[in-house]
Amino acid sequence: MANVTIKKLAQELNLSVGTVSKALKDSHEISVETKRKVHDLVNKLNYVPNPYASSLRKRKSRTIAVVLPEVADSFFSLAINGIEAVAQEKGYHVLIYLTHESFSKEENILKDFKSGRVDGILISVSRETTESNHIRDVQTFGIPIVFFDRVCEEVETANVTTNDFESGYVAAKHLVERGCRQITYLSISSTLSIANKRMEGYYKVLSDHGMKMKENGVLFCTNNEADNYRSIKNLMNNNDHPDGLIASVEKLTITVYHVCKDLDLRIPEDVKVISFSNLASALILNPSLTTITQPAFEMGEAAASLLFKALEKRNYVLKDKNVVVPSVLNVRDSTNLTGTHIQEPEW
Amino acid sequence: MANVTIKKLAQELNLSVGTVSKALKDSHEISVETKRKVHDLVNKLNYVPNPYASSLRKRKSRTIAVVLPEVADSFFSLAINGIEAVAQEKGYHVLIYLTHESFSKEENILKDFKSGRVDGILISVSRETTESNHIRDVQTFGIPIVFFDRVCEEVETANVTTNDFESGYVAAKHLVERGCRQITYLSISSTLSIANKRMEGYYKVLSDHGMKMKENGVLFCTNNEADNYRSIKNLMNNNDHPDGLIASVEKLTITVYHVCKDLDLRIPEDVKVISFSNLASALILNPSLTTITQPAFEMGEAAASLLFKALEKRNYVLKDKNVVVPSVLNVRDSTNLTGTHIQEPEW
DNA sequence: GAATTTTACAAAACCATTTTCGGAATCCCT
DNA sequence: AGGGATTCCGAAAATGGTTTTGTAAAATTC
Repeated sequence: MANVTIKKLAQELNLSVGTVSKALKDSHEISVETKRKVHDLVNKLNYVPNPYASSLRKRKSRTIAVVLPEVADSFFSLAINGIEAVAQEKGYHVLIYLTHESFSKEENILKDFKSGRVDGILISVSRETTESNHIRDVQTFGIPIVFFDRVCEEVETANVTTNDFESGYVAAKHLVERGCRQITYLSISSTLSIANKRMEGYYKVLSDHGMKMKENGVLFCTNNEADNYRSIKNLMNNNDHPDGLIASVEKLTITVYHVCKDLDLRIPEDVKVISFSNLASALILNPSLTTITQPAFEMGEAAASLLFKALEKRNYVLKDKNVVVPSVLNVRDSTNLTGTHIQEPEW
Repeated sequence: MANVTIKKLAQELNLSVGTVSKALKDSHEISVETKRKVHDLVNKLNYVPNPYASSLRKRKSRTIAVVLPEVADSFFSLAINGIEAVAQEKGYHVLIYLTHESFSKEENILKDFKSGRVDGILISVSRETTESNHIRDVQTFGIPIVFFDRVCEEVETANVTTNDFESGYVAAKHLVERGCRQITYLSISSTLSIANKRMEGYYKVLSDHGMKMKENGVLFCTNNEADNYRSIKNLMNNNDHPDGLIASVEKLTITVYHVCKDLDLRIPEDVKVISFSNLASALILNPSLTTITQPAFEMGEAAASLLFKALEKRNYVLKDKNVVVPSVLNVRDSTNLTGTHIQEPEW
């Protein structure tokens, strides 16, 4: 199939390329008659404009980048749906990049954006990201950036998060109310703001209730499942094990369930479990899982919407835009008071 | 931050733009001394070449498109990981598009690819897709296409699938061996090859065992959860309900569990359930779920690898490349013989 | 030492589109 | 009728690279 360009259209119609270009954009300086002829030929020859020529000339790519740690998590899956929905509606294209929780990969990916490949960036930083030069660097190129979920506070721009502190507080408080006296918070990172804010909420509950922080009050996990299994098993394989666990991220929940099964620990009788999770299957787990559910789709939508505002209105200031979409607590069997299984009509 | 272009580098160094361009590509006709000076300045000025200028001239975008129904499913989440891993290694960029199971959206998305925006396409067609003109159309533009999972057999190109027929056979056979005599296959589509092949496998088991096909041997579901809940409930709310269910897709499993809970049907005592699923949480469901697990990551990898072969070796023929990555049966409690719960050391 | 090749770079064409500028023809107004 | 505005379009520059062609000087060959 031969490439049909504006030039070919122009030759065929005995018009100049400029005229055809303007006709395609419905410019007022082109007669309706000419526009009609152009459009007829466009349909006949199946002409589709070359986006890269346009991008080059206009210095706009109508493309955004989404940078994620990975899509294994159901949170990011849902967020992608939200982002893509907005982008498709706005006629934008979405480039996706995965850092696999690696800082150097994140650096390399961001570096490329200085090229003008994308008009804007949505990013949820990697677990390893502790400094932000690579991000501020592309920012100086005038490319708007919106953080979602995992933000980087040193960078002055819009953040879309959920109420992490309050959620951590609610999670811990719920466990306390269900009788837990020795709670361990399973963190995924000592640097990620999201993990720390949730942890702060947990700390607040401890101090509010005059519970002193035990040495195993926080367990830092890694991105390696086998390692996490070992450390959680080590935590629980003890007569003095915690009676409440807060999984700060979905993945850890599955490991927790495995450990409990292997150690013959009953949930919720021996240990109550609450998880930050978007698992659709939380309700049909064994036992059903109490969750703090993040509004993943909405956060993706909100982040994309903010970004597009910055792209469409010049001089739109992202800096002080901070959208907080609240998470919700779903109480289920994994934190039930021993012996009293509720049957909620959740469906 | 001012845009630094090749022209700026050239001026600074008193060289021509062509020379700088060649120096950047390590051309043999440029002296080592000049190359060094160019690279020094590149680092100093933080120069990143404009990809669109390059794409325009070279007629290559180093970008591929991934077209998916949605990423709600854990299958597609894992597949994206596989695809992105290969693409990142090859230095390609990945545009992601969601059809949301809509044929017209799929058409619109595909149409844009005639523009040269992408060098190649990975696609898993929507549930509504019954004809393939829109796909063959972009194929005539010389853009290589690889189908994965949900293929379109009328289009002559590479397919990466799992052994759907055999898996359907294995699933049904497993239920028969566990004593099921009245099995219903929950389909997601009457046109999707993947759903039909699995169904064929199921049919084969029926005929092999001299079981005649009941009228409710197959239940066609939709993309609407509430509808599916009603129709599955209707199926099961009957003394003569099936004693075995095959969920052809992950999503339906959760609905099935809900229905059974609401109807007070016990799994596996009253009905055994097997699902095509990649849920990491299958093992900790209530009861744990017997699955046919598709090699999602590997399929994504394989599809991307095939596509890159076609992109890198010209005249590489995709047409007769058919990669079949086998699924595996994971037997768990949801299909257990009544009363004998196994404890598998799966971890 | 003349002819030839090689080296190392410059100049210019090219990719497909957008946009500015200008100009001829037509229309409007008095 | 003449001056100005409007309509409709062409020519050309510009976007930022890549690639082809051209060309001096240096190196090599005979």
